[in-house]
Amino acid sequence: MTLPKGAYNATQEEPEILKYWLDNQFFKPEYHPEKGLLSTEEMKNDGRETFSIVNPPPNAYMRPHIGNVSGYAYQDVFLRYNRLIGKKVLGQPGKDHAGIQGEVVLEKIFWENKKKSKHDMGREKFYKTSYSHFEKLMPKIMYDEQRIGLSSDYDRNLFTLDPRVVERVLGTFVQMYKDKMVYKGVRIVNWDPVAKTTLADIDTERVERETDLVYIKYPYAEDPSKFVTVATTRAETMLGDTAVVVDPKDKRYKDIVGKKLKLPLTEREIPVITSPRIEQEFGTGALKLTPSHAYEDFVIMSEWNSEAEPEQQVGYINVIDKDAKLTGPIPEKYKGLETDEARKVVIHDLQEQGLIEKIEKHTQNVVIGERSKAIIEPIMSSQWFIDVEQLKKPAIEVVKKGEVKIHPEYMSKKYLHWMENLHDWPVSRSLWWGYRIPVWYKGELIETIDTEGQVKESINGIEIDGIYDAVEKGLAKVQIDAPGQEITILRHGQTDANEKGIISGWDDTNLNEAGIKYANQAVTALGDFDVVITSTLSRAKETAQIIAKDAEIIETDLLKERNFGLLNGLTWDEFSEKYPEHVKNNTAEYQPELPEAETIEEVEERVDQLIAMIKEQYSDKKVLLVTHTGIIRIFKRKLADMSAAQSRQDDPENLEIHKMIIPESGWIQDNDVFDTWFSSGQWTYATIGANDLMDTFYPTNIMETAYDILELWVSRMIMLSLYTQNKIPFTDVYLHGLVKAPDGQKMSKSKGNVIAPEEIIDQFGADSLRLLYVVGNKAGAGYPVSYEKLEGYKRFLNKIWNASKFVLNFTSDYEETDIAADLSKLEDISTNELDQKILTEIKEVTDKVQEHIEKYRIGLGAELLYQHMWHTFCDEYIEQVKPRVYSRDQEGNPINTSPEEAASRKEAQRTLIIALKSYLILLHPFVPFITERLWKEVPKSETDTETIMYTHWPKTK
RNA sequence: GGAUGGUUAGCUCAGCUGGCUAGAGCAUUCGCUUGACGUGCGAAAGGUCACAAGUUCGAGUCUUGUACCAUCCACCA
Repeated sequence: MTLPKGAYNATQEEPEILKYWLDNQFFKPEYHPEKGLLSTEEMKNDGRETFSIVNPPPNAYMRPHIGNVSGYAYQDVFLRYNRLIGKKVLGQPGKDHAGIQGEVVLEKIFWENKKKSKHDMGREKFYKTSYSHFEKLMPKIMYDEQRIGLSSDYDRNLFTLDPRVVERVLGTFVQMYKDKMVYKGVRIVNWDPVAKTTLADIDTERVERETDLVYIKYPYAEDPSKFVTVATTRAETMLGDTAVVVDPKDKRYKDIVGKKLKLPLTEREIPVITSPRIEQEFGTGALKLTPSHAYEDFVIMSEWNSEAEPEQQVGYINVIDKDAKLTGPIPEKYKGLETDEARKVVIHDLQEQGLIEKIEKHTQNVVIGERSKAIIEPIMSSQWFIDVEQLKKPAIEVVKKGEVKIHPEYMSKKYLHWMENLHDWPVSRSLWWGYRIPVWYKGELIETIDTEGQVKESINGIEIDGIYDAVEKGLAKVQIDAPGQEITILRHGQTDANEKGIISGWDDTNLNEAGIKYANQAVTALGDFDVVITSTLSRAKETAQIIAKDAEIIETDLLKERNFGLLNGLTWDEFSEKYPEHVKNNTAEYQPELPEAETIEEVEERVDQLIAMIKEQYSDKKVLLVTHTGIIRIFKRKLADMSAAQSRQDDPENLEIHKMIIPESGWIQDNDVFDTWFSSGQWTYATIGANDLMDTFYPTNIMETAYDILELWVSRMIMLSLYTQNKIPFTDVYLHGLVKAPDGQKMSKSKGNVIAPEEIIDQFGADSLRLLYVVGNKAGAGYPVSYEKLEGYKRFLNKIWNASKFVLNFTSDYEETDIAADLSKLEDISTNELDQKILTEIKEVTDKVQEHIEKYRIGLGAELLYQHMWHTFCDEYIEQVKPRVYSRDQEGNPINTSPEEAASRKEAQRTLIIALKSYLILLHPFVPFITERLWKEVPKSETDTETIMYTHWPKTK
């Protein structure tokens, strides 16, 4: 017994235990309790049942707050419990690029640090700088996950913009295109006429301003003496009106519904239609419908059209262009006027015709650009949509049939309601940070408004009608890679030098055994090529010869590497200084023969020549290049832009195989990126797939996340997994509530009431924090942070600690190993009545806790354990058992020495040990740190493992 | 306006398929305690489970309605 005296010190013990787990790779599914660490292949084939959870990826732009990490506590309960019942378990962690929020945060950072906007930086630079910024933050966020005890396999951690993930996400879009599920449709966007860009809602803000509410008379077409009066703050948009809308229940307008009105100042006639969205009380109860320049109007139009007969449908007419000037099918005198000016002119003209009934003052919220402060013009723009009809039906079915179960159950009502009302999904976003849409145009895609006020797209002056038309005309391609020729580049075979991170391009010796093996592996991994281009150096040449088989081999000096510092961007002198060992041992004798080192620019030029050569001579061939690391770097720099798919790296045998595209000139990629949920929705199979574990761990078991993204995220994962994999992504959804601030308020950065996990962990320990998340809380319900409760849980940990100390103190002379946590035959443990009583209760508790966890009532399971261990085991049993286990009385004389007493003492000791071990195991999913720490001290049976993580759940049958 | 929850002790919340003489933590009051633990132990006090009606042998638990609160979504022409 080596437990230190005094109280349990969580903050000191926990980091050491975490290190112990990580060092021993216990979090990997490859860890096997008897055989140790298996290879991935062996793990896939071993017989253990599987269990997997994909951790919802936290935003990678900031450290999580105490609420953000709460989910990991629940996920970890499931992970650890399933390990204890003998399954092989995968927790799949990841980090999210966070689309819009990410871009906003990055823009802010770059602006503060460098006074540069993203436009100053340019798209490519912005993307790359952002990427490295995120990469730097990710390990810190990962540590936050580990510190709370989340036992996921961090070696398999993935970033959402990891090329392997990107490839899968974009591939889904390409597949949808082939299945005719994507289309371009018009949609209202926030257009900032000053910044000349589309803004996401989050990039806008609202300001109050006083404006005129103008009441305009629209005469009846049949009888100009009668009219309908509409109220508007944007009089000039009347030129784009396509209907007047009233409440269907409004008696005032009963007679005019379905008839036509004459639209003043124009020659057009517009119908009167109805919508339940209209409020009779506002204005005159009649709304002028301008679907092209008001979001609500657009929605009303869509709803009306989805119900109405074809001849009754209403359209939209765009009358404002991207300079906020009037355009479209309107009288000449208004064309080109800016909106503010146009409003005055329009009101003036209407007044002259006697069509203004009155003008009232009205306070209105206008939307302005957050940065430019310009008034946002809602305009029509062509956006990408996904037809959800085919997606939603199976996703509704699986929940209705219970193939995917949602906990708490009532949340499935929310899910079904959302799904049944789901409309086509607009997936494009005008951002730079994210997955750029894999559509390529032969020239710039121009959006214009034609004389009818309709949005039109053209490429190179040729009008296109949607993506399928554009592809047919040869003006667009939908594919992951840029149009061009794919080439494969393989690093030539050598193994000795690169361990130091150094290339050995000048090393002109022949292939060694490892090199030959490497080349042979490459043969199988790569397949056949038409042409293999290699440098004249013998190693590369030899590798190429083995791989080439029947292919034509081209040797060229262009591929030779003559800049030794390329890898690290060093000059020869810097290189020699940095790697003296390498220069001395490996290259000294060859150095005199080497041509002078080149500058990087010179090498780049040779790479350019090489690319030109391939284009010219082998453009229709399958080309493989065998070359050196430094040259590969140059290729990457030249060919891999932000379309991550182009720098894909595929390493089946730890070979360095790079697939790159030599782009065909003239193709321009679509400017937009995907809605974050389009990629997040694929996170389950994108991650498991990128780690090549689909056969073993898919579908996953539990998706544990916050209830507020059930509709946004969970629904998309279900739809997209069914579509791409033909499988559900998970069988169960567990939704936890949101952690609120101590005062019951929602925690948010803007309120300044966020609490960092460290703040709590330093004070109370991660185990206490986990108990706060779990004990007595039910799925879906929020709860405030309570320092009183944290204090209580800290005391509970201390209780566990001290009870263990008692057991260990008075059982140190118990030497037998019949002390497995096996409650199946209690009479084998003890015949004593008290012992039987506590053991029976522990047995019942074991079954109950198990049932609670398996039925997703983990709050009840934790609470039961807390109560029972403390108030039954500690307060009652230990007090009662004391006289039986003491070996000396108050004066120090030996007691409990008679044969009966000794036997009873032994039974008591065995009971104490088995009871304690059972509690530790049951508690482990909830408080992993302290239970692991105590497990180290506890006497073991033959079946016990060194770590508590992989020991056996107490046997009760 | 739509959807979904909540309303149980002074506070924060549990209560799974109806059996409850309604629980926990914290707070309150009284007492005890020196060989696991004062981060302890024992006990007390505290609730017509929002309100109303219904189903049932039996309702905190099921049904309907009302009131208030919360969250999400949609919007303010």
